[in-house]
Amino acid sequence: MKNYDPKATEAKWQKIWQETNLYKTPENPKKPFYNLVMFPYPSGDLHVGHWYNFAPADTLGRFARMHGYDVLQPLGYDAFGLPAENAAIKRGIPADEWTAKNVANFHAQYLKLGGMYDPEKEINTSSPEYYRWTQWLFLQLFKAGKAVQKEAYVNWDPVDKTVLANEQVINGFADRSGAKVERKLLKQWFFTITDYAEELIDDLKDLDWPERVKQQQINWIGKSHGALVKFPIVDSDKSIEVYTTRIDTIFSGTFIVLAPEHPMITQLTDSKQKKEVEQYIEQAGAKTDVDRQEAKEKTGVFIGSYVTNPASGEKMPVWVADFVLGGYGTGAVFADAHDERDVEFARKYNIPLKQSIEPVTGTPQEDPEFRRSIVALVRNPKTNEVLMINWGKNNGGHIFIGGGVDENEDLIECAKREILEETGYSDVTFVKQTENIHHHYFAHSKNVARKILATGLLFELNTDKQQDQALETDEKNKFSVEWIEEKKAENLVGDELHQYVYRRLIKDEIWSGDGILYNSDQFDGMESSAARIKITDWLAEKGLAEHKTQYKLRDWLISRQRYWGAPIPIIYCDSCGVVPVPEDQLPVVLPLGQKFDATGQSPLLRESFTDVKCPECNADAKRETDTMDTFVDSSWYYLRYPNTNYSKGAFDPEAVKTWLPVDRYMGGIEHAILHLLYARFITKFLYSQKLIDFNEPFKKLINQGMILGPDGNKMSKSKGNVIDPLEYLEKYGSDALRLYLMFMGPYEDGGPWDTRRFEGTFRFINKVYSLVSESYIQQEEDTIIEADLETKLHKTIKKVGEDIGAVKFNTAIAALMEFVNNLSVIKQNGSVSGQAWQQTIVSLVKIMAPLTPHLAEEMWEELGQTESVHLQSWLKYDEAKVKDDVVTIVVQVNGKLKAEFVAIAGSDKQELETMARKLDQEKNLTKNGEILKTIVVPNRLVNFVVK
RNA sequence: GGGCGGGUGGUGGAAUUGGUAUACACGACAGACUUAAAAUCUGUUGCCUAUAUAUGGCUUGCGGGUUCAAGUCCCGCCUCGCCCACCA
Repeated sequence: MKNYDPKATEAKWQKIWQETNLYKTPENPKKPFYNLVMFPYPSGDLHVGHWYNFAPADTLGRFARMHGYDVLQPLGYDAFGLPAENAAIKRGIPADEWTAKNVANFHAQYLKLGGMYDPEKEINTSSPEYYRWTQWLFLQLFKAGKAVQKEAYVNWDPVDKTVLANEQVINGFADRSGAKVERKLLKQWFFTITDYAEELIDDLKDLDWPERVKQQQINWIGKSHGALVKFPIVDSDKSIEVYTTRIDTIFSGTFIVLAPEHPMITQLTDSKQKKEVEQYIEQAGAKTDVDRQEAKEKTGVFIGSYVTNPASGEKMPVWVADFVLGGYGTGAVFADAHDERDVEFARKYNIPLKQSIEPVTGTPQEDPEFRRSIVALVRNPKTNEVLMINWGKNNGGHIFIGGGVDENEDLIECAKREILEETGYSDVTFVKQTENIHHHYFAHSKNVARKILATGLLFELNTDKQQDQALETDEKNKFSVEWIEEKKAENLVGDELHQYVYRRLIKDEIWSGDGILYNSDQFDGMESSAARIKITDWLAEKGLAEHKTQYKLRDWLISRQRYWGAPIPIIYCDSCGVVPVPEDQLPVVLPLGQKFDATGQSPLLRESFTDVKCPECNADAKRETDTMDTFVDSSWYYLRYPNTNYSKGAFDPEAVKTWLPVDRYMGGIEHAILHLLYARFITKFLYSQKLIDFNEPFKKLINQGMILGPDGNKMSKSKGNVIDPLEYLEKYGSDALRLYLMFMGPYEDGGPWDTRRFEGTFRFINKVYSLVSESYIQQEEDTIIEADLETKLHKTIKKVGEDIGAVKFNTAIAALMEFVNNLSVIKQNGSVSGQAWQQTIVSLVKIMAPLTPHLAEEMWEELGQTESVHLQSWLKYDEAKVKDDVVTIVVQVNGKLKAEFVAIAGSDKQELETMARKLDQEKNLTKNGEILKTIVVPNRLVNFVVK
């Protein structure tokens, strides 16, 4: 048997492909297809995740190419960033040198992947030809007023000594260094991404992206509708503004809480409270967001002043507490008994609370799902009063109201039926005194219903059959419903009963959902969602409120107090102020070859960089010493690929018009928010400047899953479960690695690495190789097998093609394996003609070209072909040949499989039924039962319905 | 608390969108080749009852329902994973 030598073969073809420039991107594409992979940070060695990203993407690129597309499939390096700088500090190697070394290494390893690689289409964000245009982008934003300087509390990473964007803070820790983030007040540059919040949400709907990524972006932007409400300050003409989404609860608002950063605290603080308040604010100021979140108990201080509730007119004390966020809304909230946080705080400091929302709403008889949702029913045996508790998942956990039941005979019937069904009782005597059913009590969730039950007032209908049967034997419990605490409730009827249960319910619970208003003057009885509009309108007339849409999204802080990034092209002049560097003076060059001292201070702080002349007045001026967040670099790189040498602008407008937007973008889910949101923002900005003619950069997004260590955990050095792809590459080659990664499971899922399975995939490669390269000996030619082989080939072409197109590599490869297994048998028996064999093998190699490019090319050559297999077209299957001539028909009796027979494909129902009946007569499948009905599904089954 | 996605053999996973559940692969077992092992090849492999047979029974987290027919649709429950979260 001929052995396949992956190492030598792959090296051979990689060299040839390179020399013949096989993968050169066409200059004037007829059918352009932009196949983009998220460019990597060149960290040194490629890890498995890189392979999982690049290799399947390359398969898709090759597949598109075989379908006649002109494919742009570039590779670049997101080469600025902290690791290089940290290495420079730690090891005394200049960051640029370290980066260049890593890029070279990464590049060399990437070539071993054997992907479609075009050296022309390579970019490096740390090269002056690139960051020149990153700086240009900054200036465009600056000119448009979208790059602004603001003093703000920022997330300070004490380890990396830099500011981080909110997006880079994970649970209060820096995403890169892992350091606990501190708070610092600094003047920083921001991009006003919030100006695009609405568009960034709206335009998602037209994108072919995974739903969860869209949802994550929507959540991150965090749009909410609410109201801005003014609470007039007592003995002052000023007022405190509060943003709330729950203005329906305003009548129960009893106090106001301000964030420690709130600008009005100083002027509102009473002199008696001053010391305490100042102390508290200082304490809070030292705390980071993490400290705040981790605090087990809420803390706060009364500042000594009062405001008036604009709705109820009541006097409300003003507190300061750090559980209120300074950066969201107005940094002030009003508090009442309908918010868990407020209640917790109020209870701790003994602040009075009020309620104004009751958790009941809706009418059950209007709801078609009502009948399905009765769960408990109680009856007071003394008064025969019945109370029903109901919950259901319908309408996303809606609440149903009582009332109106007395008149509705049908509803009672419904309930009766339901109880019967629910319990399995055969002869329940239902309490028929319908006039005594006073209230349905509908809890909005099972938990709430349980809590009602837990009050001990009610008895739960047990759906466990065994228990019900036990109950049934007990004459006393015949109705299965009973008051448990009769004494407590026996004298209560009607509304009193209702309120009694309700009070028991909310004694320890906080109702934070929607409901019916009470204690709310003219709005009593109104439902929450309606009340929100009415109350806002009512207060708006008095100038005390307005409707307001609010976002959680903050402006993008792009300043970094680091060296290894694109310098912000700004000059500070004493007389001219903030002066942008003129575009023709770009790039602001980053000094290279810099060595750091132990303090890690940026070389950009040195005079040789900072001291410049003002471009406007030529006076002595200072450069901005901050660099840009590396996410700025990656927010526009896809625009540069089509023409990487373009020197007249950031991107070549003609080439961009040809290739963009990106047809398919592949990368990790970890970029669901950061990178993808920033790139969309920048695209929208450039679109608004009329520099490009599309407003979304990536039409289709595919997220690959994560490859885990063999133990099922995330790969990490500390766990010692890291798989080094180079090891496998050396031994088994790139094709095997690629094929395994694609075969292991659905691409979006990832999963644990399994070396044994990997070897199985390599076995397949060897099997195919010997199948193709070892000579075929025809023995007895069988025309039926030959025809069948043709059918199988066409089926395989169809299945593999469709599956690759749908990014279902695993099933595509399974189909291919199945086909190869068939071929093995045929070869062993030599049952088809030599010519038929040869044709099939040629097709097989083409099918495999996108999946195992080196192996396919090698076999292609061995088959005597002279032009690369990667220049061939994908095979067209013949729809007529995909269909089988004969099909297996299944015979079922009452849906159970009993027998099968073979029939000519396309036989009509009559024929199939006749054949099935004949089979029944022979084998008595129906056991002499009477056939009531026969269901025939052509080409599939015959089902006899018997007895 | 909010959002998203899962639960199918010993394992990774298939299943034409309601029509033969367990494709393909891994592993395991048996056999061939070998002094032996590895590699390779061949066969068996969902579970139960059984010496065996199959025209036997059961099976897609659990319990119901719709249907001639349910992994797939509906209702309820259990459970796992990921992401976000004092956002008022």
